[in-house]
Amino acid sequence: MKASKFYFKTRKEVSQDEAAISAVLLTKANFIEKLTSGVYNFLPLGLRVIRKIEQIIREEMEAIGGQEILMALLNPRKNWEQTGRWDTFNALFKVQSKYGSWFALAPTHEEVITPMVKNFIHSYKDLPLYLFHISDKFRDEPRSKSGILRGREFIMKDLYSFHQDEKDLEKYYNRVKKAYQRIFRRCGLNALVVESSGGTFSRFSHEFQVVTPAGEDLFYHCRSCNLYRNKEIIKNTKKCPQCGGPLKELRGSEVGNIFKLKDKYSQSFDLKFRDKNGESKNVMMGCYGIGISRLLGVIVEANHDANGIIWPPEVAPFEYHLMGLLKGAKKEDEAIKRQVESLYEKMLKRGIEVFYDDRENVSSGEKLVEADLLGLPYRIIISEKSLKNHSFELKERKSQKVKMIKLKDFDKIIKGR
RNA sequence: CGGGGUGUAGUGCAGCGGUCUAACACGCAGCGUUCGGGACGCUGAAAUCGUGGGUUCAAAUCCCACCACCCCGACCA
Repeated sequence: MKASKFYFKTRKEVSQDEAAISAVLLTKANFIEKLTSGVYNFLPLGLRVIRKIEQIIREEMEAIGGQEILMALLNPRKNWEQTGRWDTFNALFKVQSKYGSWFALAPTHEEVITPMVKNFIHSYKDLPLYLFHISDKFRDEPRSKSGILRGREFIMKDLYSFHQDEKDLEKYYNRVKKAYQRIFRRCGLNALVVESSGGTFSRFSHEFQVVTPAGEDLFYHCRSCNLYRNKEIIKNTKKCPQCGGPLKELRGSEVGNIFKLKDKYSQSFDLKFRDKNGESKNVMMGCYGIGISRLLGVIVEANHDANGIIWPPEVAPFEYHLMGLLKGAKKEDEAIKRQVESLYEKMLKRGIEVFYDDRENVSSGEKLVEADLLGLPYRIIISEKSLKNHSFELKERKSQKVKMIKLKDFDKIIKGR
């Protein structure tokens, strides 16, 4: 991609109102743009990262048998009344058609998927079943905050599993837990698995927490027995409930959660199956969420420095940032431009994701500063200096380490992902 | 939903009853010089001061209402 044609304009300043560093950097670097409180537009750079995260999630969901579906966001009131959540779900967005009927904007999808699979699940032979869905979610938050970390409209992946019995649910629950750890690792995050309260329908559930000062959740860690547990379920204690050791309080942002729903929603919608003995039983369910747009923010919270973002390679919008630094002397500049163009063409041909800053009216200093702000993993520079040595400069964003590499070795070194 | 705060060119902000014909910086347009860490000079365009009402000889500035945004708390499948 050539920068001169690309929809992005970085900003030097953002409102001092914005407290979350992820929102500041993503706005300055033009990945996202706020429409209104808790509602954001994703610009080309931001969307590329979202797509990368989604791709990782798709791969890991499919690896544990998940099949992707896309459910409707406009939900009839009836479904939400059937579970009682039309009145009890605090953050439910309700909209009325001008012809009178009411709808919910989906904040989660149990109310849609459970009646949906009734048309599929009749027998134990139809189980287990794993379906996942990636789309926007709506929650009428009383207070959205921290930019993209807690919004009223956000992107989420949810996976729903259907089982014959609790034992099978338990088994799959643990597989999902492992898949989630792989997902977050691939996103460049160290996500801690924290025991949490499952609300009214499950005694235990787990959330995946990334430690950051911008997070909203408090949880405890016991060093001696390695317990992680949400503060919500440990009341008035400074000692580990498991081994008596001292507890350390941590603050984090919840990037994912997994719940054993058991038969709560099967009961509401009368989702049953015949077992081997011809007996009718409730289907056991699990649900598993990942906040994708929140992940975008948390990745930045966890990966930045004073100059900007430092994208973990697998989720970077592009892998390479390519530029030529002009000298002002016509002859040399022509040579530099020719060399950069040829590298760009070569990288494109080989399918390498490269962001080429070909803008002619932008100074070298500005290009360099912007490169750090955007935070692509590697920067390739051609300059008068490098050309004299028949070389190019390769710099890693994360370590700031620079290598001069001979142009003839380009193909050996630059391989793409 | 309680408490606190803020709304002024595209962006970030100054001004807080008369000196406002609303300042500064960034950005934008034009011309020229630049080009290894957000270059410089000159010229120029761009604001019915969030909305509505009120007080006053006079309102961006004071008062009331509404709207929007931010922060703390409550809330958070």
